[in-house]
Amino acid sequence: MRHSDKHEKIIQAAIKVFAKKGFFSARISDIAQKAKVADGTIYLYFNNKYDILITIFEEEIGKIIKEVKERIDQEDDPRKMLEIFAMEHMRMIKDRRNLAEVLQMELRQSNKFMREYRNTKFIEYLDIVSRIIRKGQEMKIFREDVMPGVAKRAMFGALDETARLWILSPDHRYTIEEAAKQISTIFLSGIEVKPRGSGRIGLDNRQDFQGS
Amino acid sequence: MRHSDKHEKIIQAAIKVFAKKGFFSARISDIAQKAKVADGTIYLYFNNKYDILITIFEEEIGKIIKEVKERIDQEDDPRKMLEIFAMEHMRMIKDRRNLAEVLQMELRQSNKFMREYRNTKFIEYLDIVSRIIRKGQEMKIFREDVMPGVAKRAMFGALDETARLWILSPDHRYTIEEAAKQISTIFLSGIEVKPRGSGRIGLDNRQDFQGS
DNA sequence: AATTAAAGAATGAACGGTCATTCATAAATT
DNA sequence: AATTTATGAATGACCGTTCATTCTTTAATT
Repeated sequence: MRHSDKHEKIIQAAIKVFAKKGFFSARISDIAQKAKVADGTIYLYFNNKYDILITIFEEEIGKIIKEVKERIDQEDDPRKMLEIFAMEHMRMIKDRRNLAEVLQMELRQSNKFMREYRNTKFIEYLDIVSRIIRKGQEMKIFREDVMPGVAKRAMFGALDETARLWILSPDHRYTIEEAAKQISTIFLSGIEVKPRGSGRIGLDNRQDFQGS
Repeated sequence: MRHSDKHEKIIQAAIKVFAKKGFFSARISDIAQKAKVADGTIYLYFNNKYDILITIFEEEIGKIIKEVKERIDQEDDPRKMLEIFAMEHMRMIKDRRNLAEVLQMELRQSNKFMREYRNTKFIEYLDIVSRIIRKGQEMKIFREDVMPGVAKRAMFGALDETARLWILSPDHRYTIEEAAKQISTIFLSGIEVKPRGSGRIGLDNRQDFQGS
């Protein structure tokens, strides 16, 4: 019997069950049932329940990073790259909805119950964005004062939250592609070097930055 | 003995415990201990564990909405309003870190185990943003083609994700105020009507701008 | 090629620990 | 002393994990 056969079956079942019930409410027996496998069999392939979740993080995000990177590396223009990132992220969520739900929820939760685990894959994914922004800055296309470390989180957060609520509400006022386009448009014209000095917002900046 | 006394004590204890352990890993006895109350006492004030969480959602978000609205209503310029929203949101997270952690995590998770519960308070909070954007559009300050329903999620997501990661990482490369400023700047110059036709992004823009 | 033995996979009932919740009792308040 | 409020030990459901047993595949022997 092929080893990987059941491994994959269990992972796919777990993604569905976790997506539906959340990690804590999901029972091993649910996963076993969906994978058409005995409860005990799961422990031949995974150490425990957490281990299944971590494996999902590692293996599945890994695949996504690979896909997105390949797609982005075909481009040279940072503006296009950012737009493609937005679109690919949203498409991924649409096509792999269950996985997206698991990642969105448990990624946030995971710090609480898996203290030791540092999700390097997720960091790697975010860094796709900051690298694009730095490239744009080197090319003098994006403003210098944009902090890549902030912008990457902002960009990701904007996409992910929009997608999350899109998944939740049954009546979609917008398509996921429209949302991707809107967000990348806002961000791009938000970080591009302006033709004139219009980048400053005409407001009283009472709040001083403490940072350097 | 004042009724509200213990009610409040339990809520405040629960916020701390939920923040630290997450809803599922938190034990009632933990909350009781922190509130200096017997386990059973909690059930005199709340129906069950979920009920505590829901009460946190309702009461605490309610307070926040009130504060933010009051602060924003002092302004007329939608640009300033958006900037204030960003700053207030971030300040709130800094000042009420435990509450912020609970909201960030459990808000996402909650759909899974509390099927029936619709978080109207959260929707109300988001709508502060869409209302600002609509106002800006009416005043011809913000672009017409920006969808308020998308932009509000994007704005909130950008702020919240940035704040989330700021909470997680101990070494802050940026202050929370810097992040707020960065994000509101990006969004503002992203949605403002451009002084000239520089809103065009050099990509296939099927969606035309209707604004002047 | 048929038979037997050994190894590897899979099973699912049973175990055991963990809490959320209850409730008989006690303390405080009126 | 009646009533309200609080206590915390006891209850019992729940479910992750284990493991004795069965089934399947592979290898060895006749």
